[in-house]
Amino acid sequence: MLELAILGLLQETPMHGYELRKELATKLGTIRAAISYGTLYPTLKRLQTAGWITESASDPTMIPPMTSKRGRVVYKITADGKERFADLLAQAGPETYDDAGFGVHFAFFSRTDRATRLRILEGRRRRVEERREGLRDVLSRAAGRLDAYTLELQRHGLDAAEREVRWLEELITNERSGRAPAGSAGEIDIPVAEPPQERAAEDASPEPPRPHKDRP
Amino acid sequence: MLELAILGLLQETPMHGYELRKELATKLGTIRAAISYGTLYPTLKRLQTAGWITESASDPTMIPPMTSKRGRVVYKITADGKERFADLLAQAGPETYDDAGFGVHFAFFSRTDRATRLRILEGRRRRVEERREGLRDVLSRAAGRLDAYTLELQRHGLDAAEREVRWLEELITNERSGRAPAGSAGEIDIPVAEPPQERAAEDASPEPPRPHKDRP
DNA sequence: TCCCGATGTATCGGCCCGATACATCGCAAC
DNA sequence: GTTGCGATGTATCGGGCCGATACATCGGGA
Repeated sequence: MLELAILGLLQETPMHGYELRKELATKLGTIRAAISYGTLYPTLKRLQTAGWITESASDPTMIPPMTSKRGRVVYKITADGKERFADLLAQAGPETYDDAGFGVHFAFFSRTDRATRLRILEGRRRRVEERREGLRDVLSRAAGRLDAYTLELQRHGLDAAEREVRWLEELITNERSGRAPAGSAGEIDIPVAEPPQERAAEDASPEPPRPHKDRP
Repeated sequence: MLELAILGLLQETPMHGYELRKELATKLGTIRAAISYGTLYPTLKRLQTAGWITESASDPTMIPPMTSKRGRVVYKITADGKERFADLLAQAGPETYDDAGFGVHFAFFSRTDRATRLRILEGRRRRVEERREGLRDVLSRAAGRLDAYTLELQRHGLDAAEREVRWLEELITNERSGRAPAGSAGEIDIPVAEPPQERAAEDASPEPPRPHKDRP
């Protein structure tokens, strides 16, 4: 899963490890707080060995607001890496539907075609529904066997599952009907001009969504 | 974390691996769907080596509705194991406040003294609050840099974090004020007589709570 | 000047997972 | 009556990811 995330970020711009970790943290803030270096560096090595990314020492010319010129290593995605990224994005296995896997895939939905988005959304929904049913069963059938705290934990979990199913339902509806705006409450609707000119119409990058957000 | 859960379940009654896995799944259904055997058996071996549990071949006399008489191995907690369990329950490190750690601790709150419960609840609240603040920052400051899907993911995460903080707040309030009933909606209030007579007043086992459950 | 915090790269032991391989039992279909 | 399948049951292996740790450089404030 981390492989997909790294490839996705490096597709936007080359980076060194430290930067990558930060971007990962903000992009996947909901999924995992911050990726460990004990994970990041071995993974980078692995990707390099596989030929998906290349390593290049930082030359004098340094665009970002970075300092120093020591042993910084900048990673860059290769053509094979882009292919690999596209493959990983499109193919959805069982691990695509657990919390972490779904989160990473979702974070790159703007680079995913609509059919795949729907497939993943529906797979995730099924997964969460199963979990929800399991919790309902426990709460109705096994309630007497469990102490009050354990029951409260299940209730909270059930609530979260129900909520996520509703969220997914809306996202699916929006995907099917071409998309829907209704930004968060009375907030702005992205009036600023987006700077991106990195990737134009390379592969599959449809339109942005905008589910909803009830309650002010 | 798994160590704590196993010790906790074996404290109630001896079990074999398969059973343990099932109980784990229902008790911690919110946290992890089902523990892998690739985790369970090595962990059991580890606990055995440490002396917290002992292994005993299943004799002819088999109380549960189980069948067969093959190589089933029943695990039983030792006196040292009970001590270890009490230690793990009381001491709260940083890993106590992440999703998995908190869930396991919470599931055994009925065996935890009130001071520790409050400490853990407050530690978890702080943790989730930090996460919430991080997400708010991203959503206000870095909104323009992120695509619509990533933003939606953050919004959903923020919503979940806010909700959990409110939940924790209520639990904390209830703990402080001696406890509060108000069971889930119009449901029963445990009219059946509880069967437990395993552990009487051994260590710290206060009263049960009963937070709330708004909206139906 | 001296040290401290941010930046930056890297390894190690350990937990946990999914895949896989076996073996036994009860039962239903053929 | 046997064949085969699904539930029960124990166990290992490779690999991903984590936290702790170590080390090095740089800018700036005490």
